[in-house]
Amino acid sequence: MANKAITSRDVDFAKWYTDVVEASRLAKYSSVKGCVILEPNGCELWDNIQFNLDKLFKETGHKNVKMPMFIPESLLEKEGELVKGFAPEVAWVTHGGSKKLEERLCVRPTSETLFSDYYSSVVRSYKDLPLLYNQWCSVVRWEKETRPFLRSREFFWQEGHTVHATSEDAENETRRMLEVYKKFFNEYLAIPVISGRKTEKEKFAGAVYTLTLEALMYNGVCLQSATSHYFGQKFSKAYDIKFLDKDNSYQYAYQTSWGTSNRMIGALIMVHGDDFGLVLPPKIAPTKVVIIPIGEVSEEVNRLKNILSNASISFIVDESDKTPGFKFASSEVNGIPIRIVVGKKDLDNGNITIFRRDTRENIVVSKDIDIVSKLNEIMEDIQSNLFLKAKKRMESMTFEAKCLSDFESIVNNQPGFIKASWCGSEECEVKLKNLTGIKSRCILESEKPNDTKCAICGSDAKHLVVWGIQY
RNA sequence: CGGGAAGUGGCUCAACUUGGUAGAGCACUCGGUUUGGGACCGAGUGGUUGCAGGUUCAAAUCCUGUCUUCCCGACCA
Repeated sequence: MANKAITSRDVDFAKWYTDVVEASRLAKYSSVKGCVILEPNGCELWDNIQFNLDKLFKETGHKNVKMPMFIPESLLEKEGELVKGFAPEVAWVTHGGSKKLEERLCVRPTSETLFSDYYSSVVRSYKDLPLLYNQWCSVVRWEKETRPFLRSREFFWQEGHTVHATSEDAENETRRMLEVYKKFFNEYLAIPVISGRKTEKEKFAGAVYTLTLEALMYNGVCLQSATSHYFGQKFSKAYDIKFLDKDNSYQYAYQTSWGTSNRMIGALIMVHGDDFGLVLPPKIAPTKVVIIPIGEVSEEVNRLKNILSNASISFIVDESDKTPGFKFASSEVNGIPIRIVVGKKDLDNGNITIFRRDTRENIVVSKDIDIVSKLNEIMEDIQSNLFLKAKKRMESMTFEAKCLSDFESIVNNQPGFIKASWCGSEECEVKLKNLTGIKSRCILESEKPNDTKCAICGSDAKHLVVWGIQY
């Protein structure tokens, strides 16, 4: 179960990452290239993420649906830009049983086409709108290079798809859902993010514009963490989603889509994890507390079990025949926020020991204190501590570039978020990427350029852009 | 898809250069002793060496092909 050798994250970050994935038993490579098996630890974590994020969707009036996993080729092709964007990485089904299909089916890489086709058949009147639907599913993209949780051929995600009567409503939805994601990242995953708009080059194929959340990993590499797209009428015109408006005229509807994936698990690992393994924020950890008994202490363990059960704090008791040291290490590699050690040594003094995973501190307390409020207090502290630590690091890794050589020296020294003014031309993006590997992350809409000139070409600046190296 | 590295019990590796019928540590099982930071002693289980083909009396070892994984690029959530 537990693994002694997790590579230090400062020695080899990529190796550390895969070591943590394996040692914490989140996922295991399967016999299908690019597809991992979510083991119980990983599945519980994903279920818990899903449960909490879904609650936020419900609170904002969304309903869940399940679409088919196959898309007929002709349906996929109706919207040209989307096809162009996804065609190279689509998996095709050509046979049903031994029979060759008359029209091949693509395994969904994303479901705009299916939703749009469906919407065209159900939207009749402005009174039907808006339709605010979401689905939790897996999608397939035939990636060439794969890494657990960050890039796999099949991945789990959610995709919201909405239809609105006016552009204003749809644009509000696009922004609103980005805020929902932001709340989830900040308050549940304890991951700080920057938000902004994707450049034309980086936006979703088929979108009018794409809003994005970008998170910064421990090693300074950026991770696109959630996106929210405004489609205008692009899909409604391609898929004929029309409704009869108040004035008895036909109008094409306005649409959005928004999504985030099991990449969030990768982000949790790379933002909070350390050389001892995973570190999970209490709000998202499936198991909040592990109780480790040492010696014959079943009376006290039973007492604690009752207290935690009554308080609905999810916990496990490690009653395996391993040594205490082994249990300590394995509870840490799994990222369990709190551990309670119950042993004779403490009990003789009327105490138990509480250990918090984030700071790795042992806190000896009397067993007679109000244990539930103590645990809740510590969990809240861990939650905010993780966020603040990550935020501080993000701030310390946010740099400014005024010219091309600034970019180069930043990336060679310590990569991170790089703020720089940009003229708005795609040539500059391409040039920067070819020279340094840096890509635009997002345009900061609320901030003015930090320089009047584009840091890449020197002509007049239009936007302040965050740049970085991405996963 | 280009460039590099590697595939030998569950894991890490040895044997390969010089072909002769696979070995260690960890893990696992059983018994015992232990228990406050990844325990100890003893006895066991487990491999047609990624797969396919070729050379040979004989292949983990040599040759060809193929698949997979990892790293670096290109592409992407």
